Amino acid sequence: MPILHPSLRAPITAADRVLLEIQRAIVEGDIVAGSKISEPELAKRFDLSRAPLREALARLERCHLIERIPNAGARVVKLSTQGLLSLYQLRETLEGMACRLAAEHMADDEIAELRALLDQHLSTQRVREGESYYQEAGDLDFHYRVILGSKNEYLINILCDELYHLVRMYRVQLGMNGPRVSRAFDEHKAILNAIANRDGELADLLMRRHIAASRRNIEKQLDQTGN
Amino acid sequence: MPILHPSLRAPITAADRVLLEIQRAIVEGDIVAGSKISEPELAKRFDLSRAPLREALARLERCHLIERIPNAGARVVKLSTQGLLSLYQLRETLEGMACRLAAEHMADDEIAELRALLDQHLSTQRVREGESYYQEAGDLDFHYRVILGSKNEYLINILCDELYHLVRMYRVQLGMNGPRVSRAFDEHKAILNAIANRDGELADLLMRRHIAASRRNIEKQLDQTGN
DNA sequence: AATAACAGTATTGTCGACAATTAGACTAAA
DNA sequence: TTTAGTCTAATTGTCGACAATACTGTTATT
Repeated sequence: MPILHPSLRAPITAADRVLLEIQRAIVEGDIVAGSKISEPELAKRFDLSRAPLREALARLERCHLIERIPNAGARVVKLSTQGLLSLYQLRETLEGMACRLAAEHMADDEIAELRALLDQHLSTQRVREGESYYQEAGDLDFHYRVILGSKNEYLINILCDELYHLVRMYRVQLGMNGPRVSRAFDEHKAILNAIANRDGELADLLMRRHIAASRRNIEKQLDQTGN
Repeated sequence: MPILHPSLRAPITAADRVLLEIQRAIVEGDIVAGSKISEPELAKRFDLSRAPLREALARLERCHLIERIPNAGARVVKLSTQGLLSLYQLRETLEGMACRLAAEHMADDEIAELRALLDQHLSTQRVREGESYYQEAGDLDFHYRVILGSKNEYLINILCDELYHLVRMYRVQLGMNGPRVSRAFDEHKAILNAIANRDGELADLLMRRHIAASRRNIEKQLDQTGN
């Protein structure tokens, strides 16, 4: 049972609903990266007026999925090697920090739950190698809980609300499903142990390495598919 | 002559203008921290309709100056010791990172400009001890340039757009004008030297210390004024 | 007296239309 | 041919009104 962060609350308003739909569409590439966004077109497509749509666009800009220029319109963000590098560079620092804080602030039962989660993933993962979806979800769930464990509201907001979907977009559109799965599990386990031992410094280090490895993995994919 | 970041472009639309006004009002305490925000009232007060006002509110939420609850309304953020701690904790990590990257990526002439800026501040500062405004501005300008020097778009966005005004709000409303001025100058100088020497690790460390000192200074003020 | 249901009021969410601005096509001059 | 300018069309920004939801004070019931 996943923990609920405010950002994942049930969609209340029409703007909430359309936000989720457009978010998914952009992340999955259904709305092509780099393409222009037409407010009238989207309004017709999702059958609502421009008011809630613009509200949704404002939030999409907030999580870096679109870029808006006053009086000119919005474009879906374009994926680039530079952007990927900057994003993962930042993640290394931020999630490392989150890990260190988690080692200091997570309650014992939270750590126990996290361990249970990992075990469950490991067992569920009589790894049909193909099904990268669940691996992806499991990976994100682990990171998610560690971040929440930091208990720093601003840090949580940045990682879970602002950067989360962009990270997913890079992963999905670059076809992240390499053979890094089992190794990632080991790394998660090591990080968990560091947190359980209240060794923030080590947890920080391990998380940085973990993300750096993940970044190199994606970069490799990126090279293969053709720069 | 200050460098222009996208976030500081001239206000084009009515939403931009009212955003700046409300932002200032909140930061300066003109709109009291923790108070409720009434859309009709603000719309009347600034003489525009609710559409651009809501656009402005969306951006205010983005920089953590207000908190919105669906169907219930928005409140100005409440200042708290916990919030201050979380904010400065994050700044330590992020600006440390920015410093390290700046040491790697800043062009030589950018560094020269930064040095000129510091010298100018030092001379302009035949320190009328009272005028904390210019000291404040100078301090922010220095940090600002270092952050831009990191060349990491996401990092820049977070520090300059999302956290900047909240930091100012804490400083202003807690009356930051202590006797830390001259020491801050020395610290800036040391940081600059580390950057000029391309010593990212040292620059990181010094910036972290600098911000930690700044945080302790504010906390002291906070204790005196009454928890 | 305390609590629960209810009505009335005020606020937020959404809509359709209009105004302001920009992008693109076309024309005219160098 | 290129460039500058203009005009048209489309898009974004803004407005006022309506619908849906949440708050408040009252009433009724236990």
